[in-house]
Amino acid sequence: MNSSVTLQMVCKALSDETRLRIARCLSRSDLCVCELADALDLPQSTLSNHLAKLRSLGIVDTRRVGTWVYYRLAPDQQANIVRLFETFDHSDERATLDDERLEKRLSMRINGQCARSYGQLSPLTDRNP
Amino acid sequence: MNSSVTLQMVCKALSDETRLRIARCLSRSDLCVCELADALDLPQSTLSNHLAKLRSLGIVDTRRVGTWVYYRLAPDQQANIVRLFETFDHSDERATLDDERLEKRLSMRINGQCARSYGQLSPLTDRNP
DNA sequence: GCCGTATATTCAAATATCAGGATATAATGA
DNA sequence: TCATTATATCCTGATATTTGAATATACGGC
Repeated sequence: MNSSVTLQMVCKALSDETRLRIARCLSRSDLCVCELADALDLPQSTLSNHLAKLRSLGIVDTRRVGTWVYYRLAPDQQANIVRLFETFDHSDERATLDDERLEKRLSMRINGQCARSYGQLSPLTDRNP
Repeated sequence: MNSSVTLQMVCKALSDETRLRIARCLSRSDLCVCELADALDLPQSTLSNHLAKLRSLGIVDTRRVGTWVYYRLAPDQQANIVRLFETFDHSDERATLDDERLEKRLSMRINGQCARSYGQLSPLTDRNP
């Protein structure tokens, strides 16, 4: 039923503020690492390290699209984790900033895919598959 | 609505195995420190330290009865925390042992109160108020 | 093959946490 | 008051975690 993700694993995953912010963003949308890095305003390696831990705990999983790797809440945990956010307080100033940056970043998507470097390429070239 | 106990605080509280075991026992019954120490088979100072942290996070509160201090899940958090245990896996061999020791310990209560040292006193003297 | 970009991993220093013995405090009864 | 008992606090070595720069890897395009 719960795929061996224990309460302790969930709590350990979300006891770190950065990972809690990650999970909160992922509860809104699947995201690639660079989108998360922009949303949380943290270095890529910091994000990648935390995402690796979340993945090893079974909280998130990934799908690769070209060079991008999209993270999402693991399907069998998503409902429970979303309910956590609904049950307990989690909104604060930092979360509001995360939301704003995330929304701005998501608005840069093209065809629903991350296109961070789009503006650096020759115009009208869609780098997404 | 949630009395300022944030999701991060709950997760931090329960990310430690000992505190998770404490919360699990408290979800069954209010308990004094010596009962918890017996149930979890840990030194009293270890319990007291973790209980202090749980209390500072607003997860538990206390009531004093003579020299005993009873801990319980904070009333405004109890339902949510119980639901956590229902939502996520938390039972393992250690939890089973905790249950057994806790039940044995609770059976030693007198008038519903802890009476650990009862057997060491002169017979038929009820030390509880 | 090479280059550029997104992501992962490695590593070290800083920091946080935990365990539990020793000790202090609080309450009760005599 | 003193003795006893339950609990709280203090302390420190051990351990775990976090951070982020440096580096490595994976992928696509050429």
